[in-house]
Amino acid sequence: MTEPALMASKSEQAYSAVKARISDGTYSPGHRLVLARLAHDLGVSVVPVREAIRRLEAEGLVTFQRNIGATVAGIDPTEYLYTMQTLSIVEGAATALSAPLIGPAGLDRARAVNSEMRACLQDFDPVRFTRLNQDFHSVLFEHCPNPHLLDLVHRGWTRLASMRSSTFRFVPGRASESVTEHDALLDLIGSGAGADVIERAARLHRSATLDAYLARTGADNS
Amino acid sequence: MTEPALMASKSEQAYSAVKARISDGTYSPGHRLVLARLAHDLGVSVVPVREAIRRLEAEGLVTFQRNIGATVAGIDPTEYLYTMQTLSIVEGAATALSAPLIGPAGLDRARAVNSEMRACLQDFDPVRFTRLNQDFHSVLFEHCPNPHLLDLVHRGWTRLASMRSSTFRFVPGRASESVTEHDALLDLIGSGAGADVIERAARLHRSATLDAYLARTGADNS
DNA sequence: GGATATGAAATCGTATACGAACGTTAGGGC
DNA sequence: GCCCTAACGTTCGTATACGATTTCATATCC
Repeated sequence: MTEPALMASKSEQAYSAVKARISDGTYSPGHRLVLARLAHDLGVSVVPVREAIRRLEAEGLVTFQRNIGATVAGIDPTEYLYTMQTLSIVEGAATALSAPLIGPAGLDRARAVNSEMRACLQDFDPVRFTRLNQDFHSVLFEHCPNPHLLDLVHRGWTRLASMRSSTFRFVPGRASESVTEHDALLDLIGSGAGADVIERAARLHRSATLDAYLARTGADNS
Repeated sequence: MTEPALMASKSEQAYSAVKARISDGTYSPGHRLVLARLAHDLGVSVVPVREAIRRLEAEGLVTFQRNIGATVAGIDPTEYLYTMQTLSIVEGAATALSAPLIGPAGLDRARAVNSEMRACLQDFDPVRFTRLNQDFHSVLFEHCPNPHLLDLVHRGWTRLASMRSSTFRFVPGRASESVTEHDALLDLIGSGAGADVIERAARLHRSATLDAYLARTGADNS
């Protein structure tokens, strides 16, 4: 049996390729995405490319205007803030739902990942830190009973990642805060706290980074 | 200037048409959506139809399998429950964010709409009731500062509507509860309660209907 | 000189066509 | 009788082609 990954449709290829190029900054915000050019570059025709672009539009990674074309979505700071706020809400709820189902083994794994993250801080390895951060949330939400909610979390993540890659850098102070908050959250979950308390704590974590962001942009403007 | 509605692209037409037919029950869950047939029925070619179907897939209204085709998404009761739960979370947060910005005028308008809903209950007019319910939330979320969050609310709404239309009927008891809860929520907002209290209240409203749903399906099975 | 009309170039939107993948059914072998 | 295989029909996936729309540069008029 051939692997389904190799059998990916042209549309899927185009989607992944363009998404990757947006995420890694090859296509920076405002970059014009011309269907014919993309089709030529990717070695496919315009139809699958168009489908890919529309999907990316639905995810908020590109803006699309009828008869005009598509551009990589700009990073409106306000928009960024709203996305973070939304993510904090959804992630907080997902955490609260997942908490009672994690179990001691999962808790230990999450702690282990967080320890690695702490180590990354000293080695100053932002790429690895980001991947571990994703792993952490994977473990946390592994048993989340609500797949629909989880889907919203993932969408928020990819959107935020696409916004952050090009303009916002890795901020050691904020990352360090994250690790500390993660530990506190895990302790809270281990203590068998109620859903409300856990959700509040999970949200506060995100709010702290949001406040940090506001403080930073405020400092930039002064 | 011609109205943009008349200038809608074929793709948009197809999207609206299929969505409407799913919502009103013309295409019931499990119905096979054949691209060529739809294209013929709608008087367009398959390319825009395909795009419309993929958009509907992204919204969860249809399921799509590669090289197999699309079908109207089934109404897995569990899925329905998860969607409601997610909606309760998102709607609760949106309510909390909107509450401080509604103002006395908006509050009065919301109360007026809710009164109409109460009247509808006596006249037994489910269609009008549903529309007024949408109006109520429109007023409530009119000044919601987070458009991204609001988008999630709307997506949840349409998804729920598509699931409900075909199988779940209008339940007077639940509708009556809604109206009462709406009034309580508006009083709470008017009293200047904190965001946490309001969010909790808004969520409880949805939870009540969720419980009602569970009780009803439980009764059906016995 | 500035504003407006006009043309060409670029790009999108969609129809059509054909190849590929999947499900099904008929036929033959065990 | 059952299973395996092969041919068929159906439907999707994508390339290509062409019409529609927008944009930009140029020329013209006031």
